[in-house]
Amino acid sequence: MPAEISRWSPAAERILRTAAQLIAVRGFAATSTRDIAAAVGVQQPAIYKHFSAKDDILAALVQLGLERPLALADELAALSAPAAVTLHRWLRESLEHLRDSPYLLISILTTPELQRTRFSAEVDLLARFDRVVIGMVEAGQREGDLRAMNPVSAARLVQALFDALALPEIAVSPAEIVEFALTGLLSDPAGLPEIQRAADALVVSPASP
Amino acid sequence: MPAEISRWSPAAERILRTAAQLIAVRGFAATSTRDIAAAVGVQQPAIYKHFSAKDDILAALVQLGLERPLALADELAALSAPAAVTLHRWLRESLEHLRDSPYLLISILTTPELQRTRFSAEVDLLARFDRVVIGMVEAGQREGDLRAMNPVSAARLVQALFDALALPEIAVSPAEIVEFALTGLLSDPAGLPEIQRAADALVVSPASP
DNA sequence: GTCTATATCGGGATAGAC
DNA sequence: GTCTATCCCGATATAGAC
Repeated sequence: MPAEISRWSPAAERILRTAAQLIAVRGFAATSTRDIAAAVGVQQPAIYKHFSAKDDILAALVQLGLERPLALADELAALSAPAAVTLHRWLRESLEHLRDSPYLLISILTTPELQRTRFSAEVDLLARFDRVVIGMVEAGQREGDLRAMNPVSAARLVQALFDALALPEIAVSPAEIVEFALTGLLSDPAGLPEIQRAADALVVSPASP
Repeated sequence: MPAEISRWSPAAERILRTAAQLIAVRGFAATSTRDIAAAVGVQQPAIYKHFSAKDDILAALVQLGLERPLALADELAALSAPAAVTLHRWLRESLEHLRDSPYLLISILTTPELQRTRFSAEVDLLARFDRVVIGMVEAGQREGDLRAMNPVSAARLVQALFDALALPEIAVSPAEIVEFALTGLLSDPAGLPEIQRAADALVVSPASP
């Protein structure tokens, strides 16, 4: 399942980028379709030629944010590298994906509006995301590289760190987040440099343009 | 500045508790005053006898969430214990405060709606909260207990971990969060048990009923 | 595919009786 | 201090011309 940016027309993409910026600051409910249209430079009904409902914009943003990390997890799992190494690489690339996507911020992926039934498909994606992290932590613990702790708690803590990327200024870099996360997870934090080298050496398909 | 729950009438307190539950799940904008009133068991205008605007409810919740941690930070600063010890105690009690307050969840304290100018006083409280964490990290680094890293990044990472307390199920305990945070911050994670004992031994005024 | 005009609805807030 | 009734506004979404 590729599912990349190119599936959107240039006009739809401009709407998505603009909407994401506004939503990240004000929240989804507080961002009106008029706000989005004004920021794009069109009248409000023009939005509806590209998205048949405001909710569809949020759904598209969540999908754009999660599909790359989920696909990357599948790819990394096939490499059968140590789980701690896989986790390191996956974290770094997932964080970079969110940082570099001008229309994506973690706050959008975790906004409470997603609880509504309209967004059950997107909640499913978030659940898959959760399982990916839990699975990597469990594997790393079995292999002995990650210290013993509740793997569900560990996965929650790692995911919570994604929020450090958030607005206003993106002060925390992906590298800092990965370092902090793995320092908290590893049985022997002194082994981090070696794990990082191995993670950087893994070969996966490149991120989309 | 005590500023405790008792400043609210029982009816107002029921509104706050109910509103917080709904807001935590659906978000502030998606929670109507009718929703809150229905959950409380009254008609919608009855809310306005206790709060003159819906925004006042959110402001009250933010204040209830932050005042205890801010007051505790002042108290701990006066003890002149090592900063790593102070940070440990402050983190644990602040997390427990949020966990135990039935109407408080970190997602409410970080909702994007707070960006509106109406909530500048509450944003100021959040900024003080931020400075408290940064200050403790910087002091701990000067004293050598915390490892060298950008203190602003470190503070962001620690605050991001607060989100691990969030809904749906509160799977991550304050103790787990504190352990993870300090493991990531300490120069020598092996010293954590000793710091924890010292933190537990600090004497501060008890949390409110 | 963008415009103007507009239908429709839900939500915040107020008035005034009890 | 809670009720019913209501005002008013802003927001989503649609209709139809260009």
